[in-house]
Amino acid sequence: MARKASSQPTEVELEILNVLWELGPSTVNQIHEVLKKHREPGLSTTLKMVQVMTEKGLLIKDDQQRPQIFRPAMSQTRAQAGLVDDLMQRAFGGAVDRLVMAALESKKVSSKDLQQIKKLIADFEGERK
Amino acid sequence: MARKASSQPTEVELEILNVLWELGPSTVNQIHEVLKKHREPGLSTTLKMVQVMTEKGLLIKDDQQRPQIFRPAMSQTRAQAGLVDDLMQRAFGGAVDRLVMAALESKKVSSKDLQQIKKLIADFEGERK
DNA sequence: ATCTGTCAACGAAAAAATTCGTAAAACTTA
DNA sequence: TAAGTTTTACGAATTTTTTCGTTGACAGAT
Repeated sequence: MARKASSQPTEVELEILNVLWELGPSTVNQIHEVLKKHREPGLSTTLKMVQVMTEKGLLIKDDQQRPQIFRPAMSQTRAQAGLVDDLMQRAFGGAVDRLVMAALESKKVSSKDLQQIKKLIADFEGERK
Repeated sequence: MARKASSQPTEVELEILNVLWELGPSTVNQIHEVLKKHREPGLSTTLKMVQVMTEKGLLIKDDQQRPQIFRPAMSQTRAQAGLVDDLMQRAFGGAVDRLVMAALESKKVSSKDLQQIKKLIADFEGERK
């Protein structure tokens, strides 16, 4: 029954995690309604994904409730950290600074974003002390 | 013959791209030798991946040479930018600052890295003007 | 209790990514 | 040129991810 937990969530899995982080614990139907905004999966497809993710340990099922309620097994922050770290290893040989540089190169970075990032770094350095 | 170019390189594809960015244009054998350091794929597996990547347009084949020489169709910088941007969209709703924050949270970030990143940002702001 | 619509489980098909076996083709060299 | 080695092509098997159809369980209304 238990399925191998892959190191990182797949494309669709991440989509579902995003929904749950946004909505909080939800039913399959609630998840499905959100997914339909961008794609048109069958309800049984959404259900199956949720079941698979539960087997993998990505989601936790509350079977007391009816309909069943699902919630992410890990926090958004922790999952995001894992994803970034994974990409850092696979595409940047583990070099944080090069990853950050690539992020900054993105056309969509505004001056405001830069200010915000500088502030984050300052705060971050503060915490370190 | 032409195959659909996926938006981002897959796991193994990225591994091969990394080898080529490192070595420069190479034969299948040269690629294979490097891959063997971390895994033990058959030669035909490596060859097949290279062929598929060529069909997808990820690699360019020089058929004049024998053995054939392969090189990446896009620069490392450009590919990295694509990967980061993709992750930014899928996991951070497009917010650069939150992605950078997640990168900084990584346990492996040293004070030296932080200095380096601040410098990058400063340089980056300079170029903007 | 029966009907009706929602919810859940299940198996399986389809699609995508990765792996490999085999044999033909090209090259080496004896 | 013939034997031996490397390179290439090809088809197919495997694995993982995503999708779906079908059936049975359940809850509320009649």
